[in-house]
Amino acid sequence: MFAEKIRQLRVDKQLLQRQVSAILEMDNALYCKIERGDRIAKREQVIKLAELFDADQEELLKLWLADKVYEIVSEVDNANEVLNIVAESIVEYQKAK
Amino acid sequence: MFAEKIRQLRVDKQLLQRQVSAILEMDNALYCKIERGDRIAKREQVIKLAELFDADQEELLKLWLADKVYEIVSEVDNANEVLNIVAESIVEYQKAK
DNA sequence: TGTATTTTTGTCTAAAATTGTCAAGTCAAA
DNA sequence: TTTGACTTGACAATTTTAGACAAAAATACA
Repeated sequence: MFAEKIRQLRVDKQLLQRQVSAILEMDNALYCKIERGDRIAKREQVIKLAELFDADQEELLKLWLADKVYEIVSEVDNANEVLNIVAESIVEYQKAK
Repeated sequence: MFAEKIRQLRVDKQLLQRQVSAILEMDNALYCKIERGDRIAKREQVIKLAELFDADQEELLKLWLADKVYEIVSEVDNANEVLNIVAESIVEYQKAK
């Protein structure tokens, strides 16, 4: 999700991985892995990428978080139930405010 | 979520933390932290707890996973959108099967 | 009250997980 | 076949976490 998105953004901007990683001051190979979903970017890096690509930061962060959540729930077959529990507990929390 | 649940189960069984941690072969203090939500249990420990308390293993694992997901999405205010993204990507995946 | 027991907290270390680096690899285009 | 972009795997560095221990706080209860 996040991975495909940043690749798409990069290609749209006609930038090379080398250029992106230079700007973000990270190793070429590391950026490559992030773009392929082998590695998870740090929050800070996500923000920098959004800036660099003139993309919606919120949107990109959502994809990034979605990846992390997916990693947790994908191991189970009733993933949706887990998501529902979380959704409800968020509602609870907001009520409490 | 998970924390309150295991506390409730333990109290219902009229067991002391000391007794539970002895059976699970873990430090007293560590179990205390898990029961208070300061620490996250390992999957294996969740399973043992379910057995010890005669509780539904699946159900307990769901709560445990829900906690982990909650930790990730709670940092953002549009958490539900993130959950929706994940839910959809799970649907996608199941289609692909 | 005072004493015993249970629970909680803080801190430290070892282990595990993650991140980043480097060198060598593939592949496509020129 | 050389060049540049991308990819991969193995390793080192760093960060995070689990668990151990001691001591404090809370609770029970004679």
